[in-house]
Amino acid sequence: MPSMKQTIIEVSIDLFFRKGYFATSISEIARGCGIQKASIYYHFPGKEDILFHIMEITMENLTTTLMSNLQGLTGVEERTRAAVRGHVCFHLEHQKETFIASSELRGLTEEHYRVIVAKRDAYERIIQDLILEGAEKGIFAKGDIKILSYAILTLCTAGASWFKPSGRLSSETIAAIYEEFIINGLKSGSAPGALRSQSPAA
Amino acid sequence: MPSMKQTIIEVSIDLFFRKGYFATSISEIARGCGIQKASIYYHFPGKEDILFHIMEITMENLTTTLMSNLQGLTGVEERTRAAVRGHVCFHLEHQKETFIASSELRGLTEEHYRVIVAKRDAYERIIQDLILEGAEKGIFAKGDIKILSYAILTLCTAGASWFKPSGRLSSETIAAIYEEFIINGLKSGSAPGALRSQSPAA
DNA sequence: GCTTACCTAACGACCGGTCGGTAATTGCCA
DNA sequence: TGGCAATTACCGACCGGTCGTTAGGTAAGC
Repeated sequence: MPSMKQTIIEVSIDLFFRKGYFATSISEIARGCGIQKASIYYHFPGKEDILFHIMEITMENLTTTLMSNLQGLTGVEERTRAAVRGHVCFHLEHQKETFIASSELRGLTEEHYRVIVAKRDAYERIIQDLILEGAEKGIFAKGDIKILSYAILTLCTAGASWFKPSGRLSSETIAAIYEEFIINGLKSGSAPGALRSQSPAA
Repeated sequence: MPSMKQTIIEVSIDLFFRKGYFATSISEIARGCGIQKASIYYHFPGKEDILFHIMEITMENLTTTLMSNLQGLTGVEERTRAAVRGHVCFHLEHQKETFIASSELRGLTEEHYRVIVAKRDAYERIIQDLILEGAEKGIFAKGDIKILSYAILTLCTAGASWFKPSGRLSSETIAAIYEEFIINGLKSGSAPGALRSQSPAA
């Protein structure tokens, strides 16, 4: 029932996640699919296209999910909480793909790289706008938006590198912990160093 | 004046950081050093030993730095702040090495992998103990120590993947932002989901 | 008979690593 | 102080193997 093309993608996701893109060979992917490596080239033009395809659909799913999570919500805090929770959940539930998407950018050609980075930037901007809006409305403490948004995004993303689906905590539980941690960090005077004078911080 | 062995290490750090371990060839390293690739094998038994050496000295430097940052400090919050600040600064100031150390573990042999992971775990335990102590003494809100410590560590570590030394913010400034963000996140009731009942968090 | 989905076989390029050799420096002994 | 072996730090050439990719063929199904 699952097409061979889909099988190749799934096997590739598993191998890229476990061994890394460069350390995975076409032969291995083919072996995992139960076909010869030449047959891979019937479904994909080349190895890099498999990687690109995985990253592209992952980024699209991620953005779509965020959009639908925010739909209908109005309050800034409410929206930020939903964004964080959804972000964490997506990364934990699509652990392998998101890990690949964030760690194998160097495997892409220049053109493909630009496509993926553009999608990533568009996604990040949504989060940054939320933080900015919250800061302007006085709900969050004013801080360095770029730094804080990077912090939040990488924080959530990093979960994908240690999360074990079979572990003691569900992705929802972890998402709730992160949500609280991040909202608290945002609310209470987050960045004195960025606001005060040039006085040395250390 | 700099020995060829040291040059090999520095060139390797730069290449591993920019291209990744598997995507970097011995020939490239040699070219960067201005010697033939056979000469690399006079200084190192093999490619993987270069990677291991980089990781080992990096982890040792990291732990030593943390120890000396904590020396003389007594209060839990004071110690945690120093740990976070030092952690961030080290990762930003040794951006390339720490990025390699955290992203190229798959390039190691099993024995070498165990050595590095043991060093990493020992380091993480110091941070975890600080959070635990703070939670027990009521300075930090009680939460899931493992999750929170992972969050803090990966948060700081991730800085190494986007930090630009030539950027608008110094590593000390960023460290101060992170310090405040993390301490605030830790202080105010960090993890309701982990403490309440089994009720679904989402 | 054309398309789909695979196969076997082979390609050149490059990989990490080894070989024997060599010029320059050093240590040691008379 | 002179002579010389040993060591250091490199080189060019080459190894077997694997890489991603391609060419050409084939059996099944619409």
